[in-house]
Amino acid sequence: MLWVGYNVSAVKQTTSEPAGIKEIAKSLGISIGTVDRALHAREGVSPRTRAKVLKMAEKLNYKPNVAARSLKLNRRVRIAVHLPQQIQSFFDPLRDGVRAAAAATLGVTVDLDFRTYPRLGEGDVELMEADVARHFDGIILTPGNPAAIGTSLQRLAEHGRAVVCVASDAPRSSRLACISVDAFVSGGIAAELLGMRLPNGGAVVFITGDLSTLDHADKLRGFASSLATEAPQLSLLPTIESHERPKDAYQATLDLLARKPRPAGIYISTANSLPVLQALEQKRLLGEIQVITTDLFPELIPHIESRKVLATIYQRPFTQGKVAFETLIRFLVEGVKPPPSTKLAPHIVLRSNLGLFLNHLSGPDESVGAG
Amino acid sequence: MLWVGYNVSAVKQTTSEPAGIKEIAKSLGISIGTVDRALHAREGVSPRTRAKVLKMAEKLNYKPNVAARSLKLNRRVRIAVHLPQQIQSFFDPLRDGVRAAAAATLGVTVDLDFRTYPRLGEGDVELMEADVARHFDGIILTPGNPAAIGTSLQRLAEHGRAVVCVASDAPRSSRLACISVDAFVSGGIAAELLGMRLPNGGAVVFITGDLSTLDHADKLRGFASSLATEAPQLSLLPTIESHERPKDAYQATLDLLARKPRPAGIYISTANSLPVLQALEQKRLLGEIQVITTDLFPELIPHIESRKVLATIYQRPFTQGKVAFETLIRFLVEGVKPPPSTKLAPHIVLRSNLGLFLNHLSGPDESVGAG
DNA sequence: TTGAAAGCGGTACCAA
DNA sequence: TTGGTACCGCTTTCAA
Repeated sequence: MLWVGYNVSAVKQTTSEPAGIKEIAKSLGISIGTVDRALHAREGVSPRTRAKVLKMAEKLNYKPNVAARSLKLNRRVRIAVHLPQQIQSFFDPLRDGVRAAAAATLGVTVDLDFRTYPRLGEGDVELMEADVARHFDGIILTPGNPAAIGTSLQRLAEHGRAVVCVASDAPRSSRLACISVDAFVSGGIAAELLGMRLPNGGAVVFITGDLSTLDHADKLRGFASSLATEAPQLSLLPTIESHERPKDAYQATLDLLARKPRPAGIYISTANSLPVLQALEQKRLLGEIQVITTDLFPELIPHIESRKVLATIYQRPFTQGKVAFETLIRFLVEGVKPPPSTKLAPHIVLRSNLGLFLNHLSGPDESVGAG
Repeated sequence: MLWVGYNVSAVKQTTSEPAGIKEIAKSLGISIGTVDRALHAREGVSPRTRAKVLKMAEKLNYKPNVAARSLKLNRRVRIAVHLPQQIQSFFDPLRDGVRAAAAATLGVTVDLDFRTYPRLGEGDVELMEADVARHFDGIILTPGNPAAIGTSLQRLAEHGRAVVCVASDAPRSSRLACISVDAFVSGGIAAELLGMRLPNGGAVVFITGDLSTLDHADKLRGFASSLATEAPQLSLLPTIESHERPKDAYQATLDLLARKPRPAGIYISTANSLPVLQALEQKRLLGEIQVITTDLFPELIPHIESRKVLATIYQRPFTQGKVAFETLIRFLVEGVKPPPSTKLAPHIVLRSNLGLFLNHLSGPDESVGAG
């Protein structure tokens, strides 16, 4: 802390000029070749020399120059991105986030290889198996069914590939890291908002894709848990699984509305909310029943604007893609080990802040994505 | 779009083996120096040669090697960061965001120079004036009083420095960009939440620092505007200005509570919310009256956990710092002109998602900051 | 207007 | 076990 003048202070951030391999060599009176060998624990260096070099590197604040390294090694970092064709409103901006982060990368040539399979849990394993032989250093993917994909992930790891999961996790697999929205919290938010809006009680229902997907199960846990504490006046009806099929979701909703008690609130935990809204509209219950949806896409906008949908929980796909890429590239280039799991905070989109998220739907935009 | 197999598709990002400057030179029988000059439109190349080179570059799919470029240029960017000592709960994480983004920067050596002055509008101009002579390429700062700081900004611009405003704007100044939370929307969110919680109507009050600060005025506009449309059952009492003085805020709240009608809801639009909460507590009205606060700091946590505070509108200082840095470095290194104003979406912090934001208070954490 | 060549900071190979 | 050096692709200076 360096004080300048009377009440004006300054803090200098940089510890010191980051040194290079050359400075280390000179200050020890040895050659840069030896320094290189010592730093990388290659064979042919005496332990004493190695120790000296490491200490000096520390002292001089040595920082390898990634540009020089990747130039010499002519290293192009190849990153594969395996994502489903389906749910474009979510995965397209996620891809944009990856692209944007890659474009902002200096000093390393990045090759992105986007690969697509039909839908979560359908074709993903096949694609991975087919691609094990391809040349890439790391991969970003969304595991559909963790159980089914586990062996493939294992194989990738054995082949030395760094795996970053995005949007959903494959726990206890050999993945390097996972970037996702906190699903438990997402469910909790939905419950809290419904509780706020339904002070006089009633029944609520949880509609999801498939409870075998970790993300969906976590949302249910968060929803139920938060209902119990934040909104004890609300009771939870049996969960509906649509298996991400619009027709199933539509029919299941009609069935639901025919039964008693009719729910006072609905939380749809996947992007597959339109069929549910259609069923509600058909039964003239849209606006009557409080609805919380997930994610944001053009068809949802008028429903939020007209207050037929109370809120949507936005999972920030662009940011997820961006962070996933940044995490992976840092590991590949600098060897920085990321935290095993990075949980983003979902955005609660209401009518009043809806506008902030709309420009994002058409193209990549840092303003919402990064924040 | 290249289709592989039956229902497994692939998109390859790279078209073919990208050529370098050397290949272009050889295939045209000229020197690499000329090729470089042509590609970058530098002076001293005949238009004919330039055209030839550009065509060949296109044909051979020329892609510059970013590693070689950044190695040769060995860029060193100096960035000054001028922020107040005050309101540490906000500006410390903002600094952390800048640091984190700088640490993640590849291929460029970044020198950060953190400079501190006592408080917004007090010592900021002096510090800038004192630092005009220092050597730096760009600066990140929070303009306190835009009017007072205008001339200094002008001078900085004339000296060729890129200025990025963060947290608050200095409109019509020569700043390059501004990163801030959308204040109008923040106010709108507060109104919408209060409307959700107070369906039976009542009066609400807006407590702020100083309406001459653009940010505060915008929040009021957003609050009033959203009340009218989202919560017409609520009426708006006269605004209270605390001028960021805790004692004033405390006394003004006591006065408010003594008057009729007593407000059913309060929105505090600055971080200076504790005195208000204390006054409420003293009058045994905490929990009775719905309160929305701004920002997040340790003392606020128990109030949210105990539901005495309905929600807080978190302005994401870490992310603001991160985005400000990313914006500035992109401009300095790649010459990319940013949008003049980037509005981040504030986070709505409720009881159910509070936990996600807490780790952030102690130290830098990408998980919330980047998302 | 153009060519030739020196280096940026590492890595890797060959000689000592 | 070490030192010396060529080279990765590009930018830039100096000479032609």
